[in-house]
Amino acid sequence: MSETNTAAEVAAPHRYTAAMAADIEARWQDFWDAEGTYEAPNPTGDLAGDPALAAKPKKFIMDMFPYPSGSGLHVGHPLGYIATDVYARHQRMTGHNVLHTLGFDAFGLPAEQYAVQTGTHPRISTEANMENMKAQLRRLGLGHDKRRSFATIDAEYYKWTQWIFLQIFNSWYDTEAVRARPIAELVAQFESGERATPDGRAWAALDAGERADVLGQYRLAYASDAPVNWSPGLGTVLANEEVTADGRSERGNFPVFKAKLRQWNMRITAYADRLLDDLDGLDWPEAIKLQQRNWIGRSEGARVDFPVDGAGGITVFTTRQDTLFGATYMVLAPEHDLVERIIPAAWPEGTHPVWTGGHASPAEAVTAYRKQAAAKSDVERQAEAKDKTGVFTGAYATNPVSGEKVPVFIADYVLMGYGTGAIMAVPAHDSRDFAFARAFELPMRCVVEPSDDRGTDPSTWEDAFSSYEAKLVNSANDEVSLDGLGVVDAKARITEWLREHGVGEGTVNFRLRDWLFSRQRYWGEPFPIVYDEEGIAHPLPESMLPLELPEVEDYSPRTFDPDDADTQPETPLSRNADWVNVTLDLGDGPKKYRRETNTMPNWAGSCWYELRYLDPNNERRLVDPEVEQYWMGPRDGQPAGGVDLYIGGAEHAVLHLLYARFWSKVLHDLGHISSSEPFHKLYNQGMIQAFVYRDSRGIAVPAAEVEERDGAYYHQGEKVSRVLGKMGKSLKNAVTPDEICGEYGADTLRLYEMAMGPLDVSRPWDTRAVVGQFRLLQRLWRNIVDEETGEVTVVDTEPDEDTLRALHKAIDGVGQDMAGMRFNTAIAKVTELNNHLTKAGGPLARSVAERLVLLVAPLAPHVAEELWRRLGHTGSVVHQDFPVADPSYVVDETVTCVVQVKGKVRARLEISPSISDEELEALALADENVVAALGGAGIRKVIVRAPKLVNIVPA
RNA sequence: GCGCGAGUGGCGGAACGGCAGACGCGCUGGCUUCAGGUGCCAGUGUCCUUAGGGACGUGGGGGUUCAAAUCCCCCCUCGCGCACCA
Repeated sequence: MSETNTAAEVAAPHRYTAAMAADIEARWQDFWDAEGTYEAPNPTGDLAGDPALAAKPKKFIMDMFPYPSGSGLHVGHPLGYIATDVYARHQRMTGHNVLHTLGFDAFGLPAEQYAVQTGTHPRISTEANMENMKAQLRRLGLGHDKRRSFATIDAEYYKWTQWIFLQIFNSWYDTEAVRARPIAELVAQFESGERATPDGRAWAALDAGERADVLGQYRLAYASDAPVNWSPGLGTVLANEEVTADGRSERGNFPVFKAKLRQWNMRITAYADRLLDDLDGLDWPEAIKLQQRNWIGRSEGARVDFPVDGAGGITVFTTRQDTLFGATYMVLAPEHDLVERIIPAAWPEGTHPVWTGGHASPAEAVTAYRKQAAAKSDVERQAEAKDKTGVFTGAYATNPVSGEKVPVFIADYVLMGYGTGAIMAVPAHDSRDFAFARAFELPMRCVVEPSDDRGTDPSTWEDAFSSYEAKLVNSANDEVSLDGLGVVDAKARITEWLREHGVGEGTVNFRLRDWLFSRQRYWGEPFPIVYDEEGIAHPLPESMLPLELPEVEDYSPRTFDPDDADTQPETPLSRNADWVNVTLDLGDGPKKYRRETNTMPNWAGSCWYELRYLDPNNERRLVDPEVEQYWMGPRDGQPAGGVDLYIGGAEHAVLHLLYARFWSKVLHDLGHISSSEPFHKLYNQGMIQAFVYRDSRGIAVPAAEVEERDGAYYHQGEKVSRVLGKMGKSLKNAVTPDEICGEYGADTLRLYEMAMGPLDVSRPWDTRAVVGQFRLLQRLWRNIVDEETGEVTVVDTEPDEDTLRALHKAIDGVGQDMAGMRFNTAIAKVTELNNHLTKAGGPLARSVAERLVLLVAPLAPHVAEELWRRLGHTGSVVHQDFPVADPSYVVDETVTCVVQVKGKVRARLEISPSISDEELEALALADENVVAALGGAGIRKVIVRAPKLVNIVPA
């Protein structure tokens, strides 16, 4: 401690100082650990406890668990943890059994990269980082049930991650029952003949490899050779969700290419409808729900078959089947399988020279275009989105409604991964088709009469007309006419016609693709899969779990030139022949197998951790059903069950939150859990921002060394610029919780972070302002403890009326604010009360002091415990009842009524809150200021809102 | 481009359609102290003032209403998300 503080302590030896806060906080943190204060009892099992507590209504309050990074925490990190802690404490004090804990999400790329850089094994560095973070977090006084904490890298934990993988691998989606079922039930259907095999042969006639292939079409976790996102610079494949809009890896910002590689996938698309529909029952921010809806991307439309001579047909997906009569050409994605089969040997007679791209034959043109398209990165594709490119295939298809022959093109504006990879082009009513048609001089036909004044000749238009607010025209054949119908009716009519003629049907298409689930990494969960000598994948039996990650010398990923798309991933585990090649007895005697050497993505561990918090030591099950039912089961208002409150950043909107929902649904379908959603209520906290100061070269300078003079900022005499940015080491503006705890104590830090503003809004950190909350605690302390003697100053008398009203109003407001997570206004109300008590002077009545302490307890638990103890109580304040307001004191005895004349305040009346409208009106009209303001004018109208307001409207 | 969300003192922010600026920082003045970058008290939206008050004021413009920061329309600015998804 500094000399100045020592002096202050001499002046007032029992003042609430940083030193005293440090002492109080350390003592109570030790007390809580020793007493297990925050341990929440389960209804059964090894964590069962106090039956009185377990009988209370439950609350499961969770944070998105942290990734243990090497640079430790800055003050922005614990914002959400403090918020859940305050909320959890308030819930405990209002009669709930609260489950609140925190684990670590510790597999993943950053740890591996850090390990490679420093030459430390990722387990060593990750565990050191976790210890460091735990120490930082412990100082904040977070009320976590430490028995329930774990890290995803613990073998006892990832044993169950692997177990879940096996559950998913060993199940299929029954679209009729609308749920996942064990794969054995599918095999039984094949065996009995209830379900036909793809080629119609009897199940018994298929060999092992064929059976594995068939089942692979159904399994919810399956390996496939589909095109995947390959990032050579990162050395691994990635899920769609991990690739940015401009075609780069979210982590590392490396280019990403499409490559056909055999990889593991999760059939999340089977759950598209349920993932979409069940959002309605969740208490989530609308913005996040919207992001998930967009990501899932459900589109209602139709599948339409366009026959092609000698090659069957092209099936397209469209949402505008009503414009089918306006389809004047078709486009296939360049890599579409059908292309080879439809191209003729030579260009048809009279082919427009623009269509051929100058090539001598369709085959040549297609080959050249494909090559050009494949060489383009997604970035280039984006940039050139407006300039449509493509080439004619030489083939024609037949429009099934008009019988017209339409040319078939390939163009990269049609994506293989969406719909059927083929479109019907309606240039008059789709702006992309319009642009392409313009470039290739293709015909356009108006089939929806524009509702604006552009006329019906598309050749004179500037863009397509795609509005729904219009009627169909030029859309009739011998059997059906859409003319005069609105878009919606036309869709229904033509869909019906297509279905009757067997050339199409109404269908739903999703943007969501299956989840690419394997990574070429060391630092992740190994797959519990082995391959036999024929290459058939076999799941390991549960008895062989966990399949532990082997200790290896070389755990570095194999990376490549980031721009070299012609590379192949290499898994670090594959270098370890001893581990890869094993002899196992999987039930039919010892045989040689080869292990899967990919690892799971780091999302795997966070997909189900909420469940393991419930029953972390269970060796026999993922979670005991009774325990899961108690904490997460469906109940009133929460039809799918789930965690009661989940706080974290909005950046996980479609990654973690979608994956976790998916796993929940699978586990629910298979009967392992009663909840079908993991998180009932989601809340996104804002970011704590910080000012970034840059010198004239644009280099960030240490924010702590910047001085402000006359609104300008200087670093070592040089003027620097200031902008609001993120907080972090690289921007030299990080403030650590340890610094603030050292300067003021954890309670002050907690109060400051909660007082900064609404929890869901981002706002700048201001170290200077922290002192305001320290002063609050100092005054609170001084109102109860004599700074000179250290004696408690409260007296056992009845508080006066005025104080009671201030107290009960605060109790009422603070309680409501806490329940609504409006911690900033809760603190303002506590401050107001405390200021009132300070001004009133004299010793506090004991009943007031005690309730004041209870009000503060969720926010500043250490000082509250200390004062509670000093007030003569023996136990902890944690499980005390939160004060309840007496309604008779919440309403003032007299209130100030505002009297307005024409909306402007002209008088104030002190009146009883129970005054009648008539009485108040008479009083207001008699007021001399009001009479003066009216100036003799008559009265047109009087609005009375007793007891708060009267507004007089003069004639 | 499309879709969300937000603009209130010097700053962070309060405000069921009903007294704009709660609470805090900062600032100003005073007290205490040998002293103080963490004590205490008071003041602090802007402008005018005859010192009673008055006028103006929530990004800009219009509207609804007795009454608008709040509701509606248009515009501006910023932030976020999606982006050739047929």
